[in-house]
Amino acid sequence: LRQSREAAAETRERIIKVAARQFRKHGIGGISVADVMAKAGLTHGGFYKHFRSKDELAAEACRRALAAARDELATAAMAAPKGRGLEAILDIYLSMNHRDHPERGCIIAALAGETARLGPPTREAVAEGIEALAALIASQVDAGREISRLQRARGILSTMVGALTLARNVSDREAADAALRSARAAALSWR
Amino acid sequence: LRQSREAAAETRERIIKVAARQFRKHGIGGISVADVMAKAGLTHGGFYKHFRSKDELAAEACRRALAAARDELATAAMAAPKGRGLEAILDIYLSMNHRDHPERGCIIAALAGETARLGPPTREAVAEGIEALAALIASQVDAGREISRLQRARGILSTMVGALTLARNVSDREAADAALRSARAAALSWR
DNA sequence: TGTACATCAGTGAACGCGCGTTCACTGATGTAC
DNA sequence: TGTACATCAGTGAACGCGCGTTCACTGATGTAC
Repeated sequence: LRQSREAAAETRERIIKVAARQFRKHGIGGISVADVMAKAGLTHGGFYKHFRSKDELAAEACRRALAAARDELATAAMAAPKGRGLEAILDIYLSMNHRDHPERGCIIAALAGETARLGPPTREAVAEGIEALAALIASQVDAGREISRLQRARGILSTMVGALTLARNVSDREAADAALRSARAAALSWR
Repeated sequence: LRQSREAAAETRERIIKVAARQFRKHGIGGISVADVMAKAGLTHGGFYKHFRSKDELAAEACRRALAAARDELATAAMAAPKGRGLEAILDIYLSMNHRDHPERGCIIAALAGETARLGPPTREAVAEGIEALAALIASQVDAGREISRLQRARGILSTMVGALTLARNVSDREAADAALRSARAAALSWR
């Protein structure tokens, strides 16, 4: 049954949103096209009316997830008291909530190993997302030091992504919390 | 044809070694048991004479890869001039060579997203490897500051893992080099 | 030390299963007159 | 505004394929006497 153009566009959005979430939760290889479609309330056959391949969906989902992450962090940084933007970003990114819910979190920490092995469209989407995040952090970093703001921002972003990765891979909850706290202190000292 | 106990043990080692490499290169889900066995010069049927499942091999391969990484970095740190151990570690870990050859490098950066979703044996192997790496770094960090050596070591390890992850996910080679250099400076400043 | 038997590492065919993708079909939506 | 036709979003069966795992078999190795 044909849907209106508007309804079809909404469906496409819904598929991307579901995919972004499920990919982060199970890995791109860990969830099937049929599963994504079912979670979006559809049957699998219609998938190819919206995307040329699963890879194309992966690229789109990465793009979407990264833009959402940037927006969330940017909003938090704006809302923070002057000079406290980085704290606001770190409070969200290095939170236990973020560690425990990869499906709603940063796709770099959740899928970076996998995306590095995927095709150019996905890689480009991730690369652009990383640059955007680095730029956001650079805007929250003190000016006028010997090392450029963007360079320091890259170091901070590395620490953020790595800390979340480690926190999700240590079994001991204590050690995971420690990893997040240590990274927070490290990132702030580098501001 | 039955092999001698000694030969069989060597075969098992060879399978683990090949798997550790291929898993890092293609992801655990990205390479089949048959492919691993073929690369080890065997047919796939004999796999289950050595391992109960692919998951068991994954855990073993992670353990092996992490131990090798720790040994390599520890050796470099020992060989470095006094007080320069961390530089030696970072020179290896944050090198372009490491970025370009995940198959011979740190399994955390290559597979962390995936291992976080695997079963307890693999997770434990990774968790132990992380702790061992953190301990090694802690031994190369200045004593007697307000934040404990292990905490600082965790921050440094986060930065290392994150920087390698980012460097492998930005398309622009320039940006990748910058990520590694920035992380190096950040990690050293935190020593 | 020699012999008879049990063990088991390795082979290659086969298994069931889930995957990404294709296809014929349906019928509401969009368009041309 | 109404009508006839083309379009195409969504359905569900089917496709070929590769996967992890199992199995009957082989014959050299290990063991018991």
